Amino acid sequence: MKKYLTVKEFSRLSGIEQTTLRYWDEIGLFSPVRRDPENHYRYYSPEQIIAVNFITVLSGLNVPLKTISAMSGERTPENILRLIEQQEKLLDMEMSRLRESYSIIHTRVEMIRYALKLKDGYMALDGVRLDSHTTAEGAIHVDESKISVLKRDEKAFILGPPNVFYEGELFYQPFMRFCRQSEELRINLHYPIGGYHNGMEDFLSAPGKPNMFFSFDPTGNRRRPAGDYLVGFHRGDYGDLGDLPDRMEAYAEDNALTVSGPVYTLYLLDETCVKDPGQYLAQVIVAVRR
Amino acid sequence: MKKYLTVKEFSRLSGIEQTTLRYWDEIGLFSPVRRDPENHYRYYSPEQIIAVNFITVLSGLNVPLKTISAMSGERTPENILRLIEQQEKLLDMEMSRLRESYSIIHTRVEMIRYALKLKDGYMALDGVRLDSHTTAEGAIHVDESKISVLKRDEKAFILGPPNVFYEGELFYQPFMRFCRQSEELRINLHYPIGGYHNGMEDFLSAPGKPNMFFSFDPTGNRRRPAGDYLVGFHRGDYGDLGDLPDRMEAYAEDNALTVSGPVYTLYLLDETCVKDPGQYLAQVIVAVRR
DNA sequence: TTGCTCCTCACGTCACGTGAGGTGGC
DNA sequence: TTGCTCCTCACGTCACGTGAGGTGGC
Repeated sequence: MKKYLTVKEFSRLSGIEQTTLRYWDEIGLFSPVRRDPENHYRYYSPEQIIAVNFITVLSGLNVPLKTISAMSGERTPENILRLIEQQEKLLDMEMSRLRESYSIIHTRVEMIRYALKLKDGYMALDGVRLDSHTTAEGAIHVDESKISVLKRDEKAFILGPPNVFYEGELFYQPFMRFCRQSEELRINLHYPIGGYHNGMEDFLSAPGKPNMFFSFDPTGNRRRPAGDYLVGFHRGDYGDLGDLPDRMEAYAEDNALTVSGPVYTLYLLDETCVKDPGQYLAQVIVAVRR
Repeated sequence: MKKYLTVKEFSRLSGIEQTTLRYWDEIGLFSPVRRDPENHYRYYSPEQIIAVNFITVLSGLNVPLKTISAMSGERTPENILRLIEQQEKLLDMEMSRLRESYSIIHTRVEMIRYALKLKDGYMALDGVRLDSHTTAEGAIHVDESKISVLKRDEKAFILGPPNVFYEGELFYQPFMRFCRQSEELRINLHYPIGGYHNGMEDFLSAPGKPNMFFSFDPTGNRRRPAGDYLVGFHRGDYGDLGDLPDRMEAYAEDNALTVSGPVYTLYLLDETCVKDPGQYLAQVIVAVRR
């Protein structure tokens, strides 16, 4: 016929840590029904578990304890309803924030995985290499050092405003302006960002000066169409593409390929995953007409 | 031709607070490329925004700064990949936790809304009151004080183990045992919990001693079928249903209704939303055969 | 008496935010 | 010189967690 529970007992019943129960008591959020006036022992009653459950649900929805506490004073169904409805909105925002972070990180994981596959060389069944290394099944060996023609799926992106390179400016001044404008342009900078040249001529004449920047935001309003692309890679610091432009041009010429449309430059590996800038890995792709 | 940015400038570019940048520097997470040896000014380079973006994404996924920091030492694509994949699992758990909290709170909101409607009396188009107050359109006036026959949708729930009331035990001892067992029984105590009587006879003979407890968990393995239910309400502390059992029985008899199946007792308003225990609102429902 | 539980008090944690007080650059 | 920016240092916040040191109950 136990009527009162000690902290330990109530803690076991409710699943709330003793220290948490003491803290809740201290801040006036949730107190035991009785306290021993002599030794200050806390005594809880079993039905208090209802209140505890409610607190943990609200707290689980990230309602600050102060808010829960404040509301306990004016505990009416209407107030509770208002509080919960407010919190539902915040929760919606939190959920979509998490979903977006998820999507961002997923995009990055894909890029890193791809880069790692390249390092070891991998077999692409869905591409063409016109010079060498094509197996009997038609699979081709793809690695960083080679140019290939590979199939790419459609991909959404957002395009920034045209870049202006003032006297002596390199890659970064326009990039900074792009970043600064990102908020008004509703561009999420957390997605992979790359350089966009209007065409192969622009790319060849100034590989480090893209006409615009783009962000691989899956909610973007532009599409890079599915199809065959000439694909090349280069390891080096931002803006340094080495002889990649020349190699790509030579490859196209040697194999009588016509490239058309924009040139996309994207860093698969950047300073977020490798220390040495000389090991950053850029991928350049441009559509080929069959 | 600006090469270096001050804290303020870099803060504006990256959207990260100056105080946060200083903190990141302090804990060794992210430091400016250069510091003035005399006045200790911090100087950032524009391309550092790439690293910042990566930090904010990881941090947005709730990765502790220490973990991000620790990984910067061994910054290889493989490590980053492993970290992200771990975090994706945690994130999945967080998302389903939030979804569940959402569902819990939604259930509660529904109950409170319903209770508030009852307080003012509302028109149910989908029910029967056999004694009075039926409008020409067939709508009936429902409030707390009256017994009605109302349509209810199917609802999922989980049933706890049979209650045992030892010598002199009331409502709470079995309830405590139910709570304590909840973990092994995989019962989520945060959903509304109510009493379940096997039938009307059990309910009439001991309204305060349900045969089992149930939880209105939407993922539950049991169903309360859709159909017509005899519905009554009573205001009072837990376990006190006043004359409601008798009133329900009398109503059924007067109107030649046969009730069958389990009796569900649920508190629409409990100590989480009203202060005075005398104002807790219980709803009792039991299926009627047409 | 022993071992367990309870108490309070103080300090630590995490990722900053907020002044306080002082210096440096245009 | 003025006003702005930069710096460090210290303390506050939130929801606890972790001992430290002491008392109480069976």
